[in-house]
Amino acid sequence: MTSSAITAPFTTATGSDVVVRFCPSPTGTPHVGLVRTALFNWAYARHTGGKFVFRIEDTDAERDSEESFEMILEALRWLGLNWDEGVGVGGPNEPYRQSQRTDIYLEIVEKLKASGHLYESYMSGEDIDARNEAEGRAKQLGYGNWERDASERAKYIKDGVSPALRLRVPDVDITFDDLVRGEITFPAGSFPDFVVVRPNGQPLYTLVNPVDDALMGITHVLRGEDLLSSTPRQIALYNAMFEAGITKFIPRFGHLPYVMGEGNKKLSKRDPESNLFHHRDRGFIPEGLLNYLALLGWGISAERDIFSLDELAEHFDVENVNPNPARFDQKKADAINASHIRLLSVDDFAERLIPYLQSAGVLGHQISDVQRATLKAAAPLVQERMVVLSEAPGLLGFLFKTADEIVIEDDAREGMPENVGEVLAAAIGALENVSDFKTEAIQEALNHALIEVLELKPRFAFGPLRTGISGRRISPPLFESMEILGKEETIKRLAAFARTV
RNA sequence: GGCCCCAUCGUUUAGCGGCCUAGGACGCUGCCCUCUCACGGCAGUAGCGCGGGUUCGAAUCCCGCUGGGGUCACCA
Repeated sequence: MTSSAITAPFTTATGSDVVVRFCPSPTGTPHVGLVRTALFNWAYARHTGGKFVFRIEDTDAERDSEESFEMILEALRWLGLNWDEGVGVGGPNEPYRQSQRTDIYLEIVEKLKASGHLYESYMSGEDIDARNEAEGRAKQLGYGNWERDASERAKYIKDGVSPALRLRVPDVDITFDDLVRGEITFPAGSFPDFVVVRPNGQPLYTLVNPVDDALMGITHVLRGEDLLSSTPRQIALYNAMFEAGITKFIPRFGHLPYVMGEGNKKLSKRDPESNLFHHRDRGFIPEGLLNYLALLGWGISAERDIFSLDELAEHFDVENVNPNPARFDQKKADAINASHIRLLSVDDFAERLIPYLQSAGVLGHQISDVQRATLKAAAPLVQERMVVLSEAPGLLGFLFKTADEIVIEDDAREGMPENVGEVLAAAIGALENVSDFKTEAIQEALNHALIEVLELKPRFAFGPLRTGISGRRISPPLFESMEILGKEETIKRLAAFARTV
């Protein structure tokens, strides 16, 4: 029995009855827009006490790749977005990869055929174009639902050609209450009966996505706004499933705004900023990236924008998501990340620097006790100086080198005082007399020798020393750095630098 | 082109009829702090797209316009 209206009810699930899902297609590298969708779904599930399902939509053998699948898993794990049911953790609706669910779809298709919601369609693209032209219909209108009528359909049946399957769409206005945008109505006739199964029997996204959502009991569909216009189609399919006894309700939909790039364009996959791993490589920590991404469309309060994942979960509600598209602003993202870096405990911060120091070759695969001690001593000196962790090798590299490995960078030679040789000699002389080589004593000795005796301005007094021990114009605090290097090494470096000026 | 969505400082966001002389954050500018760079502190800069209504009163509600975006596949 096929009705001519939408009779299926929308879900009224709230609280712990909420079931959301994240269902990416494994194509390419994870995009920040995709991450934000995952984040909001996760946050909504955690906020309501509901369930977060993770499913993979790999029904396009042409474009899907195992490599991309692995990257999505790695991304979610790195970000700490855990799921309750789905790929890797199992659950009552296995399997969670659509490529393994073909039998399930075939069964649903049979039911929908039996209930009269699906019909065979033999018209090819060329047939449709030709018919539109013959009838003077605009080509953009596409399919004209001609084959709903069996006698019409008969005209297009060709020997040896299998039919596609189309959904018979009710000829009524379709209205739903979008969680972020409010009531939206698509007038009857906005779209034609659409194909849900290819002639070769392969079910398409148009079928498989709502079918899985229905079978898995998804109550709230939070997804990108690019899918907004396909929502009435899905509601039509839900209605068919309802009438065929496959499901009990239609989920609620919430369409999340785009993440934009430069200009007025969606952040393109080609844009490096769109690539999650690009940000990780630059030294974003998950806390920072997630916080920033949440800010694209949502805010925790009027006066605050730094918050943790737990706080996000506590306060997040889809209904407060702003419907307008937001531009990805790298500077703001950096600032948020920097704030989170400062929030880390020193030990945690130090640990997180290691991979960046290793990939830059500052540290090897094996880390010695001495290196670990140096890192521990140096971490607090730079924690407030970093925006992204990839700055670590540049900032800390000199602490893990020997005097002869120090390269004096060009810009570090600039701004030296006339008497740089004298300054270095005085500094060396002063340091040699420091018996307890600690920050305070070092500072005292150098202050006396350079500021008081030589009457130098601080920047002329300490600039050369900074360049000498680090080779750079910018470094962690000088005296602390000297303490970490030790007396002998410090003097060796200053002497070596003195020979080059 | 049809249909749909969107519209507050440069960016992001607060605002859900009077609390708005429109708030915060990032950015930018200046100052303070200072051994570099940062952190931090202080101050400043800058916005309701336009036009009609409704109302005693509109950034907030309604309509239109303009502008932007999306979508119209046997991709997802």
